[in-house]
Amino acid sequence: MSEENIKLLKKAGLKITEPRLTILSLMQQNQNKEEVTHFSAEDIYKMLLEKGEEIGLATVYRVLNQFDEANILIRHNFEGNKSVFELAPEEHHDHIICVDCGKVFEFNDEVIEKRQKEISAERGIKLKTHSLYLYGKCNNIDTCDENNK
Amino acid sequence: MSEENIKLLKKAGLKITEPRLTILSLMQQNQNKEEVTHFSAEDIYKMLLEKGEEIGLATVYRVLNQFDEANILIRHNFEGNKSVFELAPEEHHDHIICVDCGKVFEFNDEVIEKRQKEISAERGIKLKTHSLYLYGKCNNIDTCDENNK
DNA sequence: CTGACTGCAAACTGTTTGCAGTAAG
DNA sequence: CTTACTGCAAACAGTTTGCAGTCAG
Repeated sequence: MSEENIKLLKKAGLKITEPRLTILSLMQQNQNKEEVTHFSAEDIYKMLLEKGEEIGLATVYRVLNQFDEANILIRHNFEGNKSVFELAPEEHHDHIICVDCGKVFEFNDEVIEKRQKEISAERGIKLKTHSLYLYGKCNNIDTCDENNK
Repeated sequence: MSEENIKLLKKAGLKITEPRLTILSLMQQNQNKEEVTHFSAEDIYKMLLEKGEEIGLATVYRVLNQFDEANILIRHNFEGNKSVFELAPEEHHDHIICVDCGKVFEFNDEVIEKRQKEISAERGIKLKTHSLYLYGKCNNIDTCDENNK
């Protein structure tokens, strides 16, 4: 699997370095595992520390920015001040964020996607990207149940 | 009109002070005038300075936060790091932001609103709010024409 | 009067940058 | 070799907070 990551970095014109490979595989690990898949720079930095990796916070930021530009991952600005990142998915999706427990759900809706294009076109705007975040309270039993009564 | 603003503040449990009235009317002035209606704290602070008002930046932030909590205005996190504020509109609307000139367009679409509710309901999530931002290139002749060729 | 409010400066958080050393190609 | 990359510390931007004085109710 590391082979593919090396290809990814090369395609982005980036040298193959340990921090980049480490961060990349770290984000891939939690994929497809019902795990959290959205991380802040700080999150990633801490995970690296726990693994005993010697990677500076500045490097984490630099790598994340490079990955963002190379479309290897996507930057989100949920409510709050900091950016969170997720691996660029095969297919676009939008997000539902639980305001109580912070859990992130994903969805993709054809109807909404279509309307967005129509609305932009009507106004003569060339749609580049969009961000749609729904904020609500989920029914996570552990953390959110009280709030749903 | 100041009468109504006083009512607004009272309803929010806030004392009637000059900074609050000034900031409130400042944001109202540019409304319904094809003018920019989305301001950062810094924007507002500068406009106040230009008017010769003696209001500290910290106060601007405090007032904006109080107004946000009182639903007098709405905070947005467009791309980038800072918050921008607009007066809470009568009817909800979403935004299109031009990535070249920064102009903000507003729209409201029943189809999208409806789908959002359905999607949340399907997942057992109580939808509180949402943010939908479309980013694209507008056809503003002054600043954006080159980019649309 | 009294607590809410204000301005100022200092503190904080998230992020970027300058620099000198290190390593990939 | 040469240039991109890294870690560190310092710098930054946006925002919040502690404090002493002021003002609305």
